[in-house]
Amino acid sequence: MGTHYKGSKKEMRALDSYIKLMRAADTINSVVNLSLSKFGLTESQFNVLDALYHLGPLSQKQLGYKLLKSGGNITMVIDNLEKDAYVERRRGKEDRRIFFVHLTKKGGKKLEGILPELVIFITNEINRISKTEQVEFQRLCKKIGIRKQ
Amino acid sequence: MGTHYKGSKKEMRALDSYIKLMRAADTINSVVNLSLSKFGLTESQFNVLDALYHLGPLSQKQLGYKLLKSGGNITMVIDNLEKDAYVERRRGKEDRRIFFVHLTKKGGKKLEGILPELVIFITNEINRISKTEQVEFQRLCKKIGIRKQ
DNA sequence: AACTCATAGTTCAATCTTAAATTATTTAAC
DNA sequence: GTTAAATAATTTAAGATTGAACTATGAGTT
Repeated sequence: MGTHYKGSKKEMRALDSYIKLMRAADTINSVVNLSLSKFGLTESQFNVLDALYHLGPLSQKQLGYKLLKSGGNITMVIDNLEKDAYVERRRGKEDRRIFFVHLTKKGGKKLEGILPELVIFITNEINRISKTEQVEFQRLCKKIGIRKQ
Repeated sequence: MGTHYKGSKKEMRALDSYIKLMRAADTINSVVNLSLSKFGLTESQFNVLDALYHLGPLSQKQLGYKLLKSGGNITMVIDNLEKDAYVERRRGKEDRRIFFVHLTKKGGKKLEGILPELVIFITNEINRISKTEQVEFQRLCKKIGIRKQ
């Protein structure tokens, strides 16, 4: 959004905060995406692998909720990960509507090969602000980023 | 990215900042996108109209640079906006490789119908933090969100 | 003028993303 | 037990997004 909108002072300030927030997010995302693409993964694929790695097998429904993505989207991302044998679907035994998505050994190794570099890159970007500043930054982001429902 | 990564304290803090930053951006984006979809525009389409509204006619190259999008993407977004007669392409007279994208009257009116509501929504979200907090928030976001070349 | 190199935009293939319609399965009501 | 409603996942259509290959145009060299 352009910075030339003529509104109240309150609105102008809010818009300015919004633009700077988006620019900060874009900056880090571009670094993350560049790194991931070198490893042949998209951001979505990485997020799925990462969620399974840290949380264990999840249903597609649960994945969609965790990652804030639609059901149709999850279906496709899992399809692509399954093609590469990074994950596999296992049908629920009690409830056969559910597919639990499991990280394969290959998927786990893949993630472990990526995480260290990614953490370094993210740390480099974020560390443009000091430890003390990060405490405050996190507090403010937390106030803005409240999960709806 | 999950919060369970075992790294140094410095890395853990940076990851935490990163996650909270992304969550804040996602929260506001979902509000913005919901509002835009009611008006029948995508975020990309809105961003193009907004840029043209505030900056005047731009070449597709310039639009891509401003919005951090690839050439191929701009071609498609402009195609769709042109179908709806919100913008039009005008070939450069001196340099016939260039297409300047102009906002039509219809496109201008469209944007003017959307902006006020969008500003209110964004202001509502951002105003979860106070005026003083926003000053600090902007300063920190600015440190993180530096435009790469 | 012919050749080369650079630039602006388009096209293509792959993936992402959503919302809406559809299918399969489970649960609840009768 | 059969029917109806709810839920999990898939499919589909439209648009977003990228990088790479391609086309057209312009600029510089000889």
